[in-house]
Amino acid sequence: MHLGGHRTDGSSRKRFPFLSRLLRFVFIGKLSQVMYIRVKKLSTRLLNICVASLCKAKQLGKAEAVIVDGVRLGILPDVVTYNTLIDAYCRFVGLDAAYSILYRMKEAGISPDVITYNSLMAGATRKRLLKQSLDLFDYMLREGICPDIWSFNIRMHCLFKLGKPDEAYKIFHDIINSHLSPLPSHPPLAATFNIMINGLCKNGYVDNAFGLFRNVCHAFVPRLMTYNILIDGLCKAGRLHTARGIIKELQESGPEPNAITYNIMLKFYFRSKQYDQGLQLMSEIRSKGFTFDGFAYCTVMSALIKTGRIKEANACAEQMMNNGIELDLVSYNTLMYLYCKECNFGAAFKLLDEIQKGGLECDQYTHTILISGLCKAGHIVEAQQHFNKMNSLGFSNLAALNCLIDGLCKHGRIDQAMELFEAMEIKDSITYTSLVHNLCKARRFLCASKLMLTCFRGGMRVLRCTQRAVLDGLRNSGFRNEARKLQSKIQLARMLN
DNA sequence: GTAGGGTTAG
Repeated sequence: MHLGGHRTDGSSRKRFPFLSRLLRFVFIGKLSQVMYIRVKKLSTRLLNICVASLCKAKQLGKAEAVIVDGVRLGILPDVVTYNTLIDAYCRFVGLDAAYSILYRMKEAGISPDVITYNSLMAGATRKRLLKQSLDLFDYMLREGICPDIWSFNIRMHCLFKLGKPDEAYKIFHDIINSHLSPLPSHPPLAATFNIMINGLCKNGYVDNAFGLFRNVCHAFVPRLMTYNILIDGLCKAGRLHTARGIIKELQESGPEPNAITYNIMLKFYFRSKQYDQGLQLMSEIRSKGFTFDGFAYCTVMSALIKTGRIKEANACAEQMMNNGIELDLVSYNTLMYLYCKECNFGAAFKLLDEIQKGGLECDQYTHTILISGLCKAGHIVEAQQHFNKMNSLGFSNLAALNCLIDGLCKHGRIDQAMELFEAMEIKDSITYTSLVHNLCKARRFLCASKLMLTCFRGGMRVLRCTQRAVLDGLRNSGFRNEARKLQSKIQLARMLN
């Protein structure tokens, strides 16, 4: 049974006899033939279905052309037409483009509604323009438009992304309390729970997320998305055992998994070093008729690279490219990672050009992966050169600096690394761990000890094995007293942290 | 309109 909402399949086809023919032409891209069957016959409703299908296929230019033709034939777009277009521009182009549609919409005398603003807020949240998203909410209120449950859902999501779980929780509380019968099986309310569970996971409250999942389970059968969110959250928090349990529950009595579930599960297997199960799942996915998408290829490739299975990773990369997967920046960055790991810097630098030729802009990941690769291979000068280039492009990145620090240390330039360290404004526990460890290797234990204490004072930690390296080093090289002092300071820092 | 992929220390 289907109550409310709209669908573009059979039910519409019965009401509009030539719709299926129309849509077929739209989908195969023969727009001239669409024109041929006379758009004149279209009502605004049909125009909207047409615009929606083109938008879904990312054919925004064609969607606009259809609207223009519609106007010429006397079919005027309405608020739904513009909302569809605004949503698509938010997804595939950018927020500024969406705002220009909003402007044209107002010029055409059509007032935006709550759905218009929800699309803009969701678009801003997706593109991490979080303040803008919150401002849009306030602006909507000032315009006298009443927010609906989706507006609150999006606001919650935005607050979680901003790292404000307390404020997000307040909204969640309000939404739940505003419903007389808080059964989360109602679609937008199910989304509220999903956003809450996801937000809790992403903000480090996996236990609370798990608790909420268990508590609301009795009120509704968890949908696939809920499972996906929770499994992913548990995996990322290192709670592999609990994740395993949920996967089992899903396999035994849950909904049929989709490509996203499989990708999360693949990541789970590779993360928990169950490579054989991972590879087995890969063939299972294929046998079920799923084809690998860019997400799956990147997950598998990076797992293979990390575990040193370069040959298999290469085969995977080739398959991805042969299968016509449209490469986005993440795929390119994964390829960059592969070329760097196999020390094929010719291909790596060539890839930089390719990315730009493909109309994409390298980001901080691209540059950092290259710098890391150059450092590990001992090409410190080239790494520094690329670091300077990256800086001049406006990417300042702690991860890249950490790579340089480590690279300098490992290739006998520990004093240069210390100089760089002194000049750094921001340092994290990786910076300290790397330096302290390398100082130990160079048997400069007193210096390492001093640095480690600075790290503790800054509220950061270094790995246990690094702590032990410093303590053992001090003891074994005759600094027993210093070792004792350091030990008590470490204990104090542990208590304070 | 809410879920999945890419970088750094050991």
